[in-house]
Amino acid sequence: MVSEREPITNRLLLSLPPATLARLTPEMELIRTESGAVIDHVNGLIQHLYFVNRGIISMVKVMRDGRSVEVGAIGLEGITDSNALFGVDVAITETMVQVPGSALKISRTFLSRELERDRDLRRMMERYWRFAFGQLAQTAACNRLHTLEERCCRWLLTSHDSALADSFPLTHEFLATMLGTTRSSVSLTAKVLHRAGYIDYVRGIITIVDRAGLEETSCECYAETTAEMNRLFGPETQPSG
Amino acid sequence: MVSEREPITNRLLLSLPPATLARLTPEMELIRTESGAVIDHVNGLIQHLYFVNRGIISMVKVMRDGRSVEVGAIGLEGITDSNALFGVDVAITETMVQVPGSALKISRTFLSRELERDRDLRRMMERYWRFAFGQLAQTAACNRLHTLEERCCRWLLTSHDSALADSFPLTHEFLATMLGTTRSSVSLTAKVLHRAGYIDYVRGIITIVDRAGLEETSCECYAETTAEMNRLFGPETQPSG
DNA sequence: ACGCGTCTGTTCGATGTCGAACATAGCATG
DNA sequence: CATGCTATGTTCGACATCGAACAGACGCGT
Repeated sequence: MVSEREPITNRLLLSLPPATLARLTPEMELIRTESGAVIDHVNGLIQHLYFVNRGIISMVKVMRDGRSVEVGAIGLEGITDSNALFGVDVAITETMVQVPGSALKISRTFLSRELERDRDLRRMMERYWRFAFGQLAQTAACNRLHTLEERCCRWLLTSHDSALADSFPLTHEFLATMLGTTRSSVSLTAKVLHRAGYIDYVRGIITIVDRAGLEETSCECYAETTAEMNRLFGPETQPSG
Repeated sequence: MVSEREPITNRLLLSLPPATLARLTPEMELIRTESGAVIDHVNGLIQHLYFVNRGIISMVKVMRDGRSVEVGAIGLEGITDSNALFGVDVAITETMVQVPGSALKISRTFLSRELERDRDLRRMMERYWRFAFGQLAQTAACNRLHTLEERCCRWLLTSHDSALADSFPLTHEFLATMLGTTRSSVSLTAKVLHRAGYIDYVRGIITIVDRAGLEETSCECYAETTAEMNRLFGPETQPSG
């Protein structure tokens, strides 16, 4: 049951035929996603999946020594733990809120059953799986080949797209976790971007000042991912474009 | 049509019910995979998929500046460009032979059609998609957080598993492409591993001398990936174990 | 207002990796 | 068996990132 009122903006849901969407709607619950909240733990059982409706939810890989990196960002075009629909319900990554917002919660087993018998729903999920694959591959290469500055810009741009405002809460510490680096390295890079006039920041609040500057400094991965997204889900909804 | 005789060792095919396998067999052609050969190009159309029967085929991401990294390795448990079954037939990565061997070639459209109507076949593919997702995520994190030495050991172990011999052809240059680094860095690392007594190498031929040593020096990713593989495909066939 | 704990931002020496140049071995060709 | 070509392996200075310690700002309870 959708307990609060909020228009559906998730692109996967919007792409469904009315009949299919109507069958899912009564089974979904709208929830708020709070900044930094962990939605699912590695190796935990996945009971529910979440269509992102506002904000961003991240897939974060945590290594044995405790260090971590983001390996994928799920925005309005996606759903959490989509691979839990492949017959195994154990989570591969931590799933945590990167940019707060809202999401539509749905039972994994229900969605799984619907998927088995609804071809349109399957088409929709396949399109997203394809996107997720591509994004993972891009990030795997990006993490190896691109500098911290480039990746930092990429990350800020992606967040900005979903934040719906030029200022949003973001600590260096959190960015370090996402970029798989240390707080001190993030601070160094942030200073460079600040001096270049691209961003401002004070005590956990960052402000995007010059988006074009970030785009120039970012690696190609931001443009690649955006292009692929538009190719698969249509060029609508570029929130801050 | 299978033109040569060679027993099927691909784990995906072996896991199929006899009836399903019998339907696929006449549509598959056994081919040799030559070292370094490019099977599919980025952005190229995927006409055929290849079940790996011997050796390893790599997914390599090439960036705009020409640098590259491996983002996934496909062994006996897998099939190339599996995401091309998600409705889009454009390749996300370069697909190239890492360890020479053989593969069973099958038409993408044929496999796609079979998938739509054969539940067992779909189960099989889903299991592999799940594995591929996990491996991509692991590699994305590994590329960021682990040292060249650790990743080099991981890579050598994976190759060794599929090479079916302690010596196999491998140049520093090729390793650099795979690990997303420079030839000089690979040479440095190789020297360290050689002095530790783990490997020998001369003019493009590498020999694994002390596997246990490599396992100790490798990052956790080798063990993680192996464990996940055994969990999903059974602990059989550890070729060099 | 004070002290305390926590969160945030900065500095600096140590180090892994880069990248360009150099050095060497094998191979084909006449 | 000279010659040049290509593939392979090594060296070294430059530089981005690490990591540990230091410095500063805010919130909260009393």
